[in-house]
Amino acid sequence: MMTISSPKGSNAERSRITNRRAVMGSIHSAGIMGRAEIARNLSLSTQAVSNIIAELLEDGLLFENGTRAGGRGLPAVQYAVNPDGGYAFGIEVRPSAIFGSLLDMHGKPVFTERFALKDARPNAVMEHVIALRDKGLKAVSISDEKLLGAGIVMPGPFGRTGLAGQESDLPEWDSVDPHKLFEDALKIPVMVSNDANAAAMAERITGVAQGLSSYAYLYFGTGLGLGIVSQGHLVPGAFGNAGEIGHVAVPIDGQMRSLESVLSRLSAQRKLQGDDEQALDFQSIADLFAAQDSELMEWLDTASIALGHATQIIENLFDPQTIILGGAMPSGVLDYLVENTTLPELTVSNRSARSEPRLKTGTSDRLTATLGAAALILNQTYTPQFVVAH
Amino acid sequence: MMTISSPKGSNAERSRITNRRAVMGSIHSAGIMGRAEIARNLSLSTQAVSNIIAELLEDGLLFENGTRAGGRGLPAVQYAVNPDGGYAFGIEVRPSAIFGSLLDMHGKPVFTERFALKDARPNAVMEHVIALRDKGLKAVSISDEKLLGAGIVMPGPFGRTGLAGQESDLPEWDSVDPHKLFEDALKIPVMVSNDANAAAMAERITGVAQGLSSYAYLYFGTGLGLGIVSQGHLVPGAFGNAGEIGHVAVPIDGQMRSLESVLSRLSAQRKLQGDDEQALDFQSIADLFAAQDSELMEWLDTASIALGHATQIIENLFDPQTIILGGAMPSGVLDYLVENTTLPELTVSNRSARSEPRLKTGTSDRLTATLGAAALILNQTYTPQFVVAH
DNA sequence: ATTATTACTCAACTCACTTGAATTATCAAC
DNA sequence: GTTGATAATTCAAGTGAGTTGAGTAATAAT
Repeated sequence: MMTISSPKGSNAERSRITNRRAVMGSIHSAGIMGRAEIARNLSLSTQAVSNIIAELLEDGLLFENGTRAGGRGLPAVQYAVNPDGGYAFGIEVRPSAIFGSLLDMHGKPVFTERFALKDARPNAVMEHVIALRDKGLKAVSISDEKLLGAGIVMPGPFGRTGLAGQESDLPEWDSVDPHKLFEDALKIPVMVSNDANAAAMAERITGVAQGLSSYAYLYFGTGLGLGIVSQGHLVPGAFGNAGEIGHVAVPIDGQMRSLESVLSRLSAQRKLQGDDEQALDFQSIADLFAAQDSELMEWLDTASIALGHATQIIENLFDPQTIILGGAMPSGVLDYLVENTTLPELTVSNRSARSEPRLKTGTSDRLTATLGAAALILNQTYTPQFVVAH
Repeated sequence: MMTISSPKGSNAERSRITNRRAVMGSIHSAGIMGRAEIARNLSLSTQAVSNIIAELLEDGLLFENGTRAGGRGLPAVQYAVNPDGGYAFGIEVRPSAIFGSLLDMHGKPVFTERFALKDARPNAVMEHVIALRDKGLKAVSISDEKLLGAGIVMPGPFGRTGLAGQESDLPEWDSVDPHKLFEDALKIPVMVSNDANAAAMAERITGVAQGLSSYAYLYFGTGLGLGIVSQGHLVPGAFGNAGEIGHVAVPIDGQMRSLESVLSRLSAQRKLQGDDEQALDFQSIADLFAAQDSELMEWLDTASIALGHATQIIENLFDPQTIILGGAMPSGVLDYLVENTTLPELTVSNRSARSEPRLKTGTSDRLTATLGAAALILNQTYTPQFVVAH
């Protein structure tokens, strides 16, 4: 979904917003930085950066962090992001539960909570979301002016698509505009996205994608999603449904199967339990992996072949710096996949001069998407918005 | 390759550049437009737009185009893009020839030329490129101040990759930076890209992608390439090699084959002539298609199955508004593929409410990429640059 | 101690956009 | 026809935010 802003010209006010974000982004990614250094980095005058930093200090988003000599002249006063300067609210809506999180400016979770849902219709969800927000703010003693915005993760695909039976895991959400609904209810900036995109952003704010600008993120939820980041920005697709890689078919044992049917938590459950519908959770899989359970290892062999095919497709289509594996799958499993997957040779990424591995393990956590939801907002405060053409 | 600009803050001067491009872009896509209308479109004041338009008139990029009543108040003075206001130079470098083109501001080719290459090393190429430029400018009587920039299309993949034997169809280009080389030689802004990306941009400027912001373009060169446009901007990949879809494997008659081996001009040639190395050109294929040659029709059947698989992958990964087929393949063949391909059901694009078809024929021309090279430059003058993060 | 170097500030300046009032041309209503 | 509403445009003044250049301060190198 990912709000598509209409094209805008630039004026002084919008320039300042852009520059504030650019300054915050520079400091965030460097850790600490001096004014002159930032000015050079952004091709702005030091005076301009000085003014912006004064404003950001005033707003509590930055603080002074000593000086650094090292070179010749006057030692530069260093600045760092104040973790307590603002907070991002992340919400993940699933059919049977809502997850909420609050991240500080460093992307550190300061509050997380799960809320069982009996009624997943819009009004009921909205009520719980507001309750979650209030509870979170109270629990950590944050005043609501410090809330920068809310990121919402909802099950894609958005709108009615050809994925039969998957139009909407959430009842009565088909006809509403989630972005507007949440923004009206919460009265703060809102971004709506799917789990994989959100998780990809989380990795960019705090995880292994820091410093990367073009990468792909394979997200293990119940199924399998792909977050695509190009030049620091998500590739959302025309209708917000880019990255539905789970439905791509790959050859497994001579027949074409969807990636999701062999490379997802659900597929592992099926393999391990037959059609037993009882959910096999994160921890059970972790335990089985620790025990080197033979059925799980068999599943891993097949999954690894599928991952090889997925890698070939992703690399040839995106030429990313790296592909990150993460989500609700135990880290041992992710590591195993990264280590044991035979990488395809015929791709543009198979080059000798690489600074990043082709596959890499990211965050392993059941809450990856929930935290990612909040990361969407943090990313926004660290990244100048990009101009949407026509 | 696609020059990756370093992150920049915004100031008055850069705002003006952005706004000039936004104004040009609005008028270009609407055909004719009045000042107040543009101002609303871009969320700028009419006064600002007035000033910008005065400047653009001065520069000869726009002209007045009557007034439009229609509504109530004062009829708006309309403006249109002056086709003669500037020209874009497009160059396509292939191992055995260079193609040059000049496009006017409407994207209409006013000059095209082919130049056989005996020596494709950098210095020799550069010499011919300069000769081509001078010849073109002279042929159409254009002063060189009117040259807005040069777009260069070169065979990807860029840099050394794992695609054995394909590192570089061009001798001695491995170690040079084409962008710098061309910019130093031509002394105008330069953009370097691969054929598919360039062709995708051509379609956006003059072709069937006008008004689209997120789409994919399947380009038939010798092989098969994919241009990806997201929110009006190309997705170049980390090293400029995104879109190498030709190397993705799909199941054909029970075995995995690269898309390129069944869906490309080269594959058609192989089918039609065995291993006979004589080039089967555009026209011969058009003739065979007109005659409904049985071997060609057989090839088309296979190609169409491959296209179905490609569609499934592209749609699920990008969720584009549409997929355009174009390039150096006769239009009859393209149309046949569009009409006879069984579209995959399991994709996010298989939705009932669509304004665009899922597959669509684009420009069929041997020079698509050459014209696209120039379109890269036109696109730049019609689209505010996007902020590259970190 | 002196000098080069770099960071930073102050004050003046400039650019480009916004605002509000005045002007003009058209359509619609009487 | 005259009158009034409507919308585009311009003019002039105002404002926000960046740049520039001179001057000051703190450090390293000589």
